[in-house]
Parts: sequence; structure tokens; C-alpha cells
Amino acid sequence: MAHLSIQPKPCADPNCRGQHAPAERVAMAMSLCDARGAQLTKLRRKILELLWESGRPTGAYELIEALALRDSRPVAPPTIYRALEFLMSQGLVSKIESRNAYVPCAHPERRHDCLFFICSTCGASVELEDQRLESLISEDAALIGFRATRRVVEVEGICTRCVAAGAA
Amino acid sequence: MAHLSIQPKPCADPNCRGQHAPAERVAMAMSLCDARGAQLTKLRRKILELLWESGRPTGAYELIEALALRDSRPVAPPTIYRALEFLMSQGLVSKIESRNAYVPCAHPERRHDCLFFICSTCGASVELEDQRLESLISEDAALIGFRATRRVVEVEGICTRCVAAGAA
DNA sequence: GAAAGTAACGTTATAACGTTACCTATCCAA
DNA sequence: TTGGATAGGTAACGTTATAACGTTACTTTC
Repeated sequence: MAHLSIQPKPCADPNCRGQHAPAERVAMAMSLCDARGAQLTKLRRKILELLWESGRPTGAYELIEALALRDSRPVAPPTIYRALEFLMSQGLVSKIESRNAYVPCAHPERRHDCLFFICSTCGASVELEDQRLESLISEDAALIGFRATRRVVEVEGICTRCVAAGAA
Repeated sequence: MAHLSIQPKPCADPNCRGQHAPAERVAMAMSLCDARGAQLTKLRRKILELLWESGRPTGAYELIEALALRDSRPVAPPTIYRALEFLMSQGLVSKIESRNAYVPCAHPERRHDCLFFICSTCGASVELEDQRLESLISEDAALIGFRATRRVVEVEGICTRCVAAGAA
């Protein structure tokens, strides 16, 4: 993860046209955790910040490398996985199952399942929320008497930028 | 995978109320591959059969063990992964990303993306096809100019049987 | 019918991802 | 002051997947 950029990015929320720098994201997460009585510690903050800086689904071991570079302090796998587990429990991070990688979530304040689009070419991911999709899945679940607890929806393909760049 | 049962199972296709034994599934796969000029070799057949016998998403290394038991001939990981890749390319098998495991597909003759329901309690999975879901995802993809190539939809939860058994 | 090509499979090693078990530090409440 | 709760450190290990290279068997071509 040597190419981490610290640029603001367009907000993934279609209802929010603003830009948010990673630091701002982390600040929002901080106040959210405060309100919940959850401890967003220094380590957890750093990991969340790295994820926002990365701009694409990032593996646990990549995070280990990135932390080592930033802090010159080695962090072992269990530490990372524990922090990721905490961040996921707070809705601050989601796992991209098809990549064994992790992405920060734009809207941890709402409890919801997301739809992810992952570009095969540049690796970037986009998060979307679609209530209709969740309804449809619930409907299908009901059809077979299934009690759903978690929905994983990941779409692989080519993003606009890469299509435009002729990578198609 | 010691508990492999060789019982016929209800067809996953909602339009097909029949039962199909693993051997029958393999026979159907054979004729399909014949028609396509694809080679469903002995090894590939055995792996497909084991998957149909398993009744739940099965890991690559579980398949290695199962083959060793059946054949007393050790098979190395790359061999299994190559076979799985072939089976997936023919639509005969799908990977369950959230489990790092593989399931046989009921309808390889149609090119489609499936919706999987996986029971956290018993591990069984159910395959469903829902054209509306695919349309909705395509619609969302179009919204962001994304060219989709693969859709992963996996729902975790508790299946009817386990709910009934009070595992809820 | 030898030479070259090809598809499938074998073998060894290793990369990449994740967990178990146990220990240490800190902090706050009883 | 102690003791329970929470977070993080460390070593070892388990699981999943692939790279790199070799072999077999069958086919095509001349």
C-alpha cells in the first residue's frame, strides 16, 4: 500500500455531493463512537484512516505493512484482525468477501447492508445503498423460510474511469 | 467431509420438483460438456460428484481429503484448484466467497448469476435465481457507469429446518 | 512415424489470509 | 489494593490459494 494518497474523495453517499478527507472521516467516526460509548482507540483510528486513504479494498496484511511504514512499529496479525472486527461491529468498515479485503463505510450511523462495485482493473470500490435490493432479498428469503442475518452483495467489473481509459 | 451422504436431493430449481442423485447430476454435466466440446475428465467428474454428495459448501482442502479417502491417492492443491476453475468456467460450480467454499450448480445450461442462502447453523446452502435481482443490480451499475461482469450475492442466516429445530 | 503442439495433471515450495492461546498493560470501580 | 474489564502484544499455528516447473498422453503435421 505504498501509493496511499491523502486526497479528499467524493462522498460515496449519492445524497451527499461533498468531499471528505480521511481525517474528517475519522473525526466523524470518533464522535459517533463517543455517542455510543465505544472506544475508537489510537490504533483503531489509524487503521480506519489508512483505509480511507487507500481508496480501494485493502488486505489485512497490507494494513500491517502500512502501519509499519507509518510508525516503524511492527503490528502482528491478531492485532489487526481485532481492530478490524471492532470497526466492522461499529459499521465503520465492511469486508469485501470476494477479495479478502476491507473498505471503510461512508454511513456507519445507519445500520444497513451495502452493495459494492469493485473494479477489476484499478481495484477501486464504490459503495451503494439500495433499499429495493434489500427488500428483494428479504422477499426471496421469505419464500424459502430463511431468516437472513447478513447480506453480501459484490459486483465485479470495470468502473467508468477504466472503461473511459479504454481498458475495456 | 466424512459425512457425505449419497442421497438424492430436491432439485434446487423452483421449477423442477424432482430429485436428482449425484450420479444423475454428473451424467447431466457430462452430456452438457460433450455438447460444448469441453472435457469433463475423471478427476473433474469425481470432484463434481463429491460436491453434489456433500450438500453444503465444501472447501478445496476438504475435497482433497475426500479424494484421498475415496482413492487413497493424494491430490495436491493446484490440481483441485485447476479442476474447480474448470468446473466454474462451465457453470457447473460456484464459489461461495463468504465461506471460501464451493457448491455445485443446478443449472449450468443457463448462464446466470445466483443468489445463495447459507445457513449459519447447519452450513447448508440453497441456490436461487432471481432475474429481478440481476436487473436491479444492472440498474445500479448503470447509475455509476459500471460495467458488471460478475455478481456475488450471498445471504447468511438460519434456514427453515434450523429455525424449526429451535436453533433460532 | 519422428517432431512439435496441446491439454490435463503431478510436485514442490511458498504466498496470502486468518486464528489460538497466552501474556501484559491500563483503567476504573468496589 | 485489588480485582474485573478491555485493549493490545507475542509466538506459534492453521487454512486457503498460487507460482513455477515437470510429466503424461494424445494429436497434428509434415
